[in-house]
Amino acid sequence: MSNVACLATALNPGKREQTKVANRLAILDAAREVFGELGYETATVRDIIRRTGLAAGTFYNYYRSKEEVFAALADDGAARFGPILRSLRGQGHSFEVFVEQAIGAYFSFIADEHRNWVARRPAGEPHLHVQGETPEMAAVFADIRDALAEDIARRKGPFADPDYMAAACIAIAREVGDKMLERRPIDTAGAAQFAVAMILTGLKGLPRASA
Amino acid sequence: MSNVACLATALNPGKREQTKVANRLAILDAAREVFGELGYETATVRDIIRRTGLAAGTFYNYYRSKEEVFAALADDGAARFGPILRSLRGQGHSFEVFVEQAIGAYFSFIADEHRNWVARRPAGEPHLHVQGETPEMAAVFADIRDALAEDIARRKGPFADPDYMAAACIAIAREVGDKMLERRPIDTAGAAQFAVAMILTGLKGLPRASA
Amino acid sequence: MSNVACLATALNPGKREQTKVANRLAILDAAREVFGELGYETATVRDIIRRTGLAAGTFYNYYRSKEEVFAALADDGAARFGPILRSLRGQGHSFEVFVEQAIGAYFSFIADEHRNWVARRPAGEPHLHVQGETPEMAAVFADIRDALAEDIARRKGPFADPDYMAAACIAIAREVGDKMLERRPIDTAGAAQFAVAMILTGLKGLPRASA
Amino acid sequence: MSNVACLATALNPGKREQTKVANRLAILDAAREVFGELGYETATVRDIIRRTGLAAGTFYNYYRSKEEVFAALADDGAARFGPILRSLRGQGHSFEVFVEQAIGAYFSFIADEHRNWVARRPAGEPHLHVQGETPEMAAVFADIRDALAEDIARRKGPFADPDYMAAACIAIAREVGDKMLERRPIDTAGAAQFAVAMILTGLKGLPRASA
DNA sequence: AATGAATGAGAGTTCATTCAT
DNA sequence: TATGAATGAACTCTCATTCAT
Repeated sequence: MSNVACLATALNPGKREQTKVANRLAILDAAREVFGELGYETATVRDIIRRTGLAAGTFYNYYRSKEEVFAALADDGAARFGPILRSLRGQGHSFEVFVEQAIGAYFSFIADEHRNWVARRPAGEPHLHVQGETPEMAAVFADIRDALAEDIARRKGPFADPDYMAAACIAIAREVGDKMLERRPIDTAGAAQFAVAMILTGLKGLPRASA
Repeated sequence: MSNVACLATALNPGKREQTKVANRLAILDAAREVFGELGYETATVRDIIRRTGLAAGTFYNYYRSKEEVFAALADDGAARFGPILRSLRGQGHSFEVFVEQAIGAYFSFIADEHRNWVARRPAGEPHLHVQGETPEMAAVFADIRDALAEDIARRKGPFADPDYMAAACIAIAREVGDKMLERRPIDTAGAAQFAVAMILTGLKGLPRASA
Repeated sequence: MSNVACLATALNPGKREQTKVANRLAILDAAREVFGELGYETATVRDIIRRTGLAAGTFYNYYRSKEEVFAALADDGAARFGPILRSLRGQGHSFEVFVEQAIGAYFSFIADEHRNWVARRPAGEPHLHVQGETPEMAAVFADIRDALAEDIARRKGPFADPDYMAAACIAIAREVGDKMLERRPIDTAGAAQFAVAMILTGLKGLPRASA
Repeated sequence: MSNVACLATALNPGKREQTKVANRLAILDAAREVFGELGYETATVRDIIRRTGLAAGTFYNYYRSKEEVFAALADDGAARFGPILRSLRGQGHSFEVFVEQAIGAYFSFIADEHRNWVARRPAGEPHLHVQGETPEMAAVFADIRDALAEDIARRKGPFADPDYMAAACIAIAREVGDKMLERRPIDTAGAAQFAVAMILTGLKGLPRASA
């Protein structure tokens, strides 16, 4: 903390709480960027700290490791997306409608995330190799995957191996989602339409397990 | 080297050559394991060396970096799989048949790889986090991906966005392939049947671009 | 940091600052010794670290490389000697007087450096091969060299090849300086008298370029 | 040794000795180049071996270390230059004549060395930073230095401190010699004339020790 | 005597994490 | 609670040297 900032803190003692959430947010923001650019494995705690502007030790007052920040980020995504998904699942729609809405919600979420994340970045900084997936996206994706898998397993339809089915559906959702993010403008509706059609028709073509 | 020995060298391998080959293999094997367990990013040259039992410097007599071992492993996969794929593509089959055969070949390859890689491991060692994909598999997968993408782009069918189509197809192949490897016994035929059905029917369900 | 402590920081050094300065000095001292004993090429960063007693990583908190410590040392010498030299040059003296004063200043500087450097060393350590020239001396020497060369080139006297002249003068200064340091007691006045006489008379004996 | 060379050796057994001197020469040549380009400290045994084309182990059949090759090279220079210097010293010339001839011989020797060393290099190879002094030159220089010092000490003239005098003389010889090598064409006569004049007149200007 | 792969010490450097301030 | 320097383990890579062939 510079002496100037230090003096300021001395004068406005009530700001403590603000600083705490501000620091937490700064770390989270920095981590999101770093993970997005470098990928989880390549990213280091130091990278995050550096972008934060905070002292090295401060990081450890909030999170104990890279894993923990990642988890916090993921939780955030899940926290924002969870309710949407839950309301979808509680409506008793047919499988078709559920898939349609879930995919739609997922694509909207990641498009949003992506936009915000890119937009928040100060212009002029190069950031050559944006890898592009934030922990939030990953977490939401995992949610969708679980929901799909569960739904597939639950509906004792005439379908084939539910494990494979879930794997195939989520694979489509993820890959098409990634491709979607690479294009300008980002067309969530088109991508969703594609993915849903491919999933639903694909599933119909599968040999019936019972047959 | 005495002249006698020198002449002999021309005629038979000699112990030097043997250990050279053995070391190269040891490094490659160790690398395959390490990459499979830790993943490319997490793995370090030292991890490979350690598992090898060789001296640190010895590694660098064979490969200059982690990248290079990885490439060697990938090249090996490509070298073994490339001919198969090329012969498939040269036969002028319909898209359906091509997909069927390519997926089949891919699944067989990774099943084989996986079996060998797992089997070669001395029993009793724990190896906590098996990530499971060797560079060979990754390379072969990339081959399949390119072939599929090219084939889709080439056939000016009534299909939708070729980029999305390719992405979806390879996603299915990869994910179902991974799931397949997790099961005992490994059922390549069943997995292939599933993936092919899902891909081909899925594609049929897509909105015609021209319509 | 508490706000009280924070305010305090602004007013007095604090222990942190102290150890920082101490470490910087320790590194610089160790580097000076190592360079003096081993020479720049032979010296390694690790040699410096070892003599310092600090942890390996600590070095890199202060300097990024061997080059950088060397530069810091040289800058220090230049910073201390530069003003002296500049004042000499600004006084419009005759060449003779300039040479006399420059050589005198150079000899005094290196004698001082040498004394301090040797004196600071704990008795009993062997230090087999003392090479003897610190980066400071080298930097100051370079300064003198430039000043001499420039002065010689500027004064369009009847002198011979200015490049050779400058080379010869600095050669004398350096070698006689080195010899001087090897003797006890160190007699800067005598050495300077010798060098100046040799230079000035030697130059007079040169064939006139114009004649 | 390639099998071809190996077979050749098998057929011409008498060539053993030739190979031995050839290898020795190859090592010496390579070392001269490497020392000249990289400098003694920076040069590594590996650098020499690499340029040699020989196997690593072969080097150690001839020399035990970098120091030893260096010494061999220096000995070679001394062996070639020694007789010249000795004949000079045996002729009972005056000090002036001795200096003149010694400097002349030294300059001729290093010019020759330099020429050969540069000329022997295959055109097209870049070799950016030629440092330029071979061990031979260094050794010959040391010879000259010793002769000068001894001569100065022996002639109990009216001269000042013989140690300083020798140091100053050899300093002039070395530096002017180096400068000479940097110019095209290399003018040994001119450089020698300069150095001799500077030395002899410079010495005359020194305060008499006896006075 | 020549070979060249193996060796392992040791160089430079980065990192996660601690802890006195 | 924030700070940021200190720490030392770990990493990549090079080197001189040995020794089985």
